[in-house]
Order: sequence, then C-alpha cells, then structure tokens
Amino acid sequence: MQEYLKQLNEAQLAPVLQKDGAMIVIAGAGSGKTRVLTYRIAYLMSQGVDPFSILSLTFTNKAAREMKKRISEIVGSSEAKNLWMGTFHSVFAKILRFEADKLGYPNNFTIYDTQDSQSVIRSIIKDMQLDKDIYKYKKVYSRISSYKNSLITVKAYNSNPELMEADAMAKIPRLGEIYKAYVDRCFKAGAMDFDDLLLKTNELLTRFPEVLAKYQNRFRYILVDEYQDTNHSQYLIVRALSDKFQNICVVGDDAQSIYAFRGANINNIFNFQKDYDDVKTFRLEQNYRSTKNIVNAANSIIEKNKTRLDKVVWTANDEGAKIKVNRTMTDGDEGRFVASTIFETKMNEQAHNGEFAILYRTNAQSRAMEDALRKKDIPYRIYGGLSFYQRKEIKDVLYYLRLVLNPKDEEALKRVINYPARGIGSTTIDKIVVAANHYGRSMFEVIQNIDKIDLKINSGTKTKLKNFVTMIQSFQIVNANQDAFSITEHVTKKTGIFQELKKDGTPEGLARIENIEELLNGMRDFVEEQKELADANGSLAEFMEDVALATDLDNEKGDDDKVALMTVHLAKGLEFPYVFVVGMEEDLFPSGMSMSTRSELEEERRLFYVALTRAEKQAYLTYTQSRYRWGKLIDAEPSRFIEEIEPKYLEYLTPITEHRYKPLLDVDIFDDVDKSKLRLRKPVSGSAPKGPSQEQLRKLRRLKPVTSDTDKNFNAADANLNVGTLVEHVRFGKGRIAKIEGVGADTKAEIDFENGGLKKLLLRFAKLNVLE
DNA sequence: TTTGAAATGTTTTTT
DNA sequence: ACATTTCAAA
Repeated sequence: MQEYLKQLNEAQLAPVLQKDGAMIVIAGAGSGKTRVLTYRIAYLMSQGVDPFSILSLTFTNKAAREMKKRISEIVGSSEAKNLWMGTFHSVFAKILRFEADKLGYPNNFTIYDTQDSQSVIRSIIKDMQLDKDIYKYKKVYSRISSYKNSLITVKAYNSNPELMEADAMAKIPRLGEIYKAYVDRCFKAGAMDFDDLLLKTNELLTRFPEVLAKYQNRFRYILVDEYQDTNHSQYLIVRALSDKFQNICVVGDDAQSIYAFRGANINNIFNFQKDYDDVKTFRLEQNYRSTKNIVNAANSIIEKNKTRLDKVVWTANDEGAKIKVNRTMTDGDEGRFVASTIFETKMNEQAHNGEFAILYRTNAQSRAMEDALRKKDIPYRIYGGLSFYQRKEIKDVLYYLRLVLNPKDEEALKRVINYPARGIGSTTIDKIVVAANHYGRSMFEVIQNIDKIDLKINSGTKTKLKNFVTMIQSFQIVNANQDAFSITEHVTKKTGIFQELKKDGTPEGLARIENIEELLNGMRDFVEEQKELADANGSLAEFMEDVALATDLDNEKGDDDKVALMTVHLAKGLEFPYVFVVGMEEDLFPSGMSMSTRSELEEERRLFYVALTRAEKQAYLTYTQSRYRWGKLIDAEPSRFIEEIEPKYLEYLTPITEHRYKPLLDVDIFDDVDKSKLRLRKPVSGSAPKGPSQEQLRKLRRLKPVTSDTDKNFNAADANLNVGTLVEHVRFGKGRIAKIEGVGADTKAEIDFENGGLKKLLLRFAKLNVLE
C-alpha cells in the first residue's frame, strides 16, 4: 500500500489519508479525482475497514466497474468485489428489491424507463379525456419527474397551494389528478420509474427507523463522486445514511455541474460545509491532463460565471498548441473538415483513431460527422443516441422477458400481447383495461379469468387470449429452471419473433435478426460472468436489472480503435488527446433553449468548459455559417463562447465574422418561475438586438453555398425533371415521373417505380438521378 | 382488425 | 429528413 501511495502528489494524498469525518474534495478538471477515490477506498481497506461497509456512489456504472478493477489490483479482487459500488440508481434498486415488501411492492418489481412512464401518462390523459394539445404528455412527465426528485409526493403536492396554483397558471390544473393516477398505476403494475428508485429509498429510510439504522450501520464509510450533479432526492439519501458515523467524502467540481435540467442542484456542493460538523476541505487544482494552453483557455471561460467556488486550476504540462478555430459554409463542410483533419493528424503524428473525439451539443449533429468519416474510411463509434437496448426488435424481446418476471407489468403486456400479430386488437385490449380497473386487478389476471367475466369478447378472441396466457406461463416455468440465456432463446423462438423477422427478408430484417443474436450472445457472456460470482447465478432478473439501468457508455464493445462521437454531456469524465467541439454556434451551443437567463447560460458555459477540458493535446472548435435543422437550411452565427476565450489561446484558421449576441435577461429572480413561459417572450422590438449589418448580410449571402437538390428556389425544369423522365431513387430504384405538382420548395412528383409502385416525393429532398 | 397514408413532432442534454 | 402517431379505408 505504501508503494501505491507514492503515486499521489501531496494534494491528492491528504484526502486519501484523512480516514474519518466529513470531507469535501473540490477537484478541478483532470486533477486525478478518480485516482483519489480509488486510493482512498484501497487505503480504508488496508486500515482494516470491511469492504462491505464502504458505499461508493459513482455517476456511471462504467466508472464503478473501472474503479473496482483498479482497487482489485491494489488489495486483491476477493476483497474488492464486496464493495458497494455503483450509481445511485443501481445501488438503491438493489436495496429496494431486498426491502420491497415493506413498501408494498413485490421484490420482482419492474423498472419503467422513460418511454414506459410517458406511455402510462399518455393513456391517463386519454382516459381523463383531457386535451392532449394542452396536456402534453412529455411536459406532464417532466413536471411529475421534477416533483419526485424534490420529494414532492402526491400528498405533499395536494397540500401545497403554491404548486397547484403554479400548475393552474400553466393551464394544467388537473396535473395533481394525473400525478395521482400515474403513481397508482405504477404501483398496481408493480413498477418503479427512475425517480421512484430514489424517492422510494427516501420513503424507506424515513418511514422505517430500523431499516435506516441497519443501513447506517452497514455503510460506515460513504463516498460520492460527481457530487455537483446530485439532486435533492439523492442529497437526502446521502444525508440520512451518513448521519450516524458522519464518515462521508464527497468529490466534485462545481465548474462541471451540467445536469440541472434533470434536477441536479448545484447548491448541494456549495452548502456541504454547512451540512456536517467540522468539514475538512481539500482542493485538487493541478491538472495532469491538458496543455497549458487548454487549461488557461478553459479558465478564461469559466471566469465569466458568477456562481462558482474559489479554485484555480493550473498545470505543469507543456505550453502546447493553440486551440484551432475553423469556420465552414455548411454542416457538411464542417464534417469534411473534421474528417480530413483527423486523417492528416493520423498521418503526421502517427495518431490512432481512438485518440480522437468529436463532441457535439445535440445528438442530431452526429449525422454530418458520420457521413464525412465514412467517406474517408475512418472507423468511428457513436455513443448515446439510440442505444442497443432501445432498438425495436430488442425491446420486443425484453418486454416479453419483463412480462415473464412480472405479469402485472402493463406496459410490457400491452406491447407484446399482439406482437407478433395474433389477432388481439385495441378493442379487445380496451375492454380488458376497463375490466381490470373495475375489478382492481391487473390486466393479466383479467385475461387469466376471461371465462368467469362477462366481457362481450367473442369466443375466438377468448381462445387467443387464453393461448397467450398459457404461453407466458410456460415461459415462467422455463425461467424457473434455466438461466437468462436459455429462457431468452426459448422466448424468441416460441413467440414467433424470429419467424416474423425471417419472413421480412429485407436487409433491415436481416440486421434485426443479427441484433437479436447479439443480444443472445451478450446474455451468454453475462450468464458465464455471473456464475463466477458468489452472490449471483446468471438469472434473468439479474440481467434485466443491468439492462434497465445501463447507459450507453456502459456497454463497451472491446477497446477497438475508433473515433468517438458523443454529446458533451456523455463525455464528462473522459479524456482524449485530440478533441473536436463542433457546432460552436449561437442557438446550438449555447442551446437556444437555455440562453435566456443567466443561470441557464452559466450551465451552458460549464458545459463548454467540460467539452474543452476533455482535450489533452489539441482542441478544435468548429462552426458553420449554415446548417440543416428540422430539414431546413438555416443561417448560423458563431458561438459567443469562442470570443469568450482569451484570444491569445486561439488560432483562427479562418477569420471570424463579427456578430452581436442576443442580450441576456439577467433575471435570476425568475429562475424559480416557469422558464418555458419566459422563453416564449423573445426580446421585443424596442430593445431588440441588432442582427448582422446590411453589409454582413450581403457578404453572408454571397458565401452561401448553392446545392441544387436542396435549394429553396428549387425548380423542377432546371433539374431536368419532367413528366415522363426516367429517374433513379436511392431507395425505391428506377421509376418514371407520372405527374409534377406544386412550385419552388414544395414541388412534388408522382413517380411510378418499377418495384415500388406509385409514390409521391418532395423533389427538394428526394435524391433523384436522371437516367434519360 | 389491419393497413397505409397523412399529419405531426423532432433537436438539449440522461439515470 | 426521419420517426412516430393518428386517421380513414379496406
């Protein structure tokens, strides 16, 4: 152990050796905070602390896994595997399963994902016959979610006139009813949503003092990583568990707080000192990751924020190259610039693909990058976006499995009862839902007793329903005796999902089959891994828990050498020698959705700080003058964040165009008010910001690229498209134009395809090759 | 009940 | 540009 401790600098060593008491480690970007956490845990164990009594909460499961691995290397794996380590959600899901009966839940409760939750809310809004244009299900969901994260239960909501008033003002006065119905339905389905995993933990710890005492005694040492991103619910859990021994160590960086949108409360880190007696504060300010140029540039940005803790990040590393800033005409050009720069850097500096990262504000920006990389044959991997487990065919299988584990899971039942099609349509399902509500039973129970209830369902349909129940029950029997892999293989065959996809025959169908095979392979690996562990046996329940709480970053497919594409949010905690931050434009980064108040803009700025500090050697900032958004070409202006960096750290590859930024509403008093309303009030004409000057506009217009197939002034005749022309479409193949209608951008053509029949296409979008 | 076309929403970030 | 949802016809 002493040997290992030599690998730490003085500042890092101090919090590691501070064994007891409350402490906060303010850790700048790249200052080795993971290392401190790792060694601190290893040190505790070397001092005789039982690994079972150490609880370490991380931001991703991947971070937990890696930390465990490193600790194993120091203290041995037989000890390290007994540590309680994982995300808030996964650790407390485990505890909740163990204690579920106390809360009236089955221990096999389902974890509803966002889609499930939203679908429940949608059906409630429908049942209550509310106007779906006013009661937008996504808005209702996020509202309920934020209530849950602030520990406002239905009861608390109903006794809080201010909240009800606020919702009434927002023209959704019946939100409380929806909230109640939602909670009831989840409970009846034996399901918890993401927020419940924290909310119910709080309930468990406050309602049952003996349970609280048990876990307080178990977790003598608690460590929390990324403390700046904890929400109120998580804060209270930590508070409660650490209250007895007060051996609590939180690590975080206020400058990297980027999750306020999902309830993270930056004040948790600001107020930590007040929460415990005699708090020791440590600062890690030396950056080991990046060059002086990058560190200083990042500092010059974050200085613009008013709300922050006192901390100066510095580095002893080389000066390094300046940050390169590049402007292009279109988002396509931007992609090509990035791809060719990567190509050249690989050549000139013998760099590997895996040393590059392309970071963007929104997932939608990945497409232009992908296209360019693919054309240059540069291998890449996209993180986030639609993850593997969210693909339709995978979800279909997973929902069957969920139903096997928990037949009360209504979202699962609704999804699979008629897939593959077995003639049980929405009419029948509606009848079952009505009966289930009437008898206070689950849908599955209603179907089980379909003969005993008078439901006006014809006998043919009844037989189909009975067969379905029999099938699920047979799966349950298989599941009781087999591991996760075997039951899943069984399910894909017996349900007819495999046959259904084979029937398809298209390349997409083939890809779906491959995905399901990949799922099965993954399960086989999982089962083998789990069987080696003492407290697991590769059961389906274990697998499903992993899936429900997995993030895309978690499913690493080997360490193959690929360029990484991801959102800035996802990149937190990672580092790469070469980093491209693309789409550095007003309305995009900072996002147009969050630049109206100071606190919103400050969060965007912190996000930019995170992006920049991912780079070790070289950072690039790119922006474009026009970009496709919502399928339309729109003008873009360079991001204010570029100019906020001290110029001496920048090298402009292209001259920057001048731009006046929208004035900021410095109205933090409104921060507690509904911001969505505030946003609608765009600056009024009197004090309106001046846009680009006439001359600039003219200049921009001249620079605007003319791309024939997407031009706003599209003209069918110009493109040589007339009735009777033989054309070829990427997807539909050859066809002859039967009819042309509309003018300009709206020009449509009816084309008679040899294989696809008559189709109406918007010519502005359809990429047609004229054949004759 | 099933199917396809039309309409609508999406692009802020995620456990 | 694409995916999802809704609506009407078969």
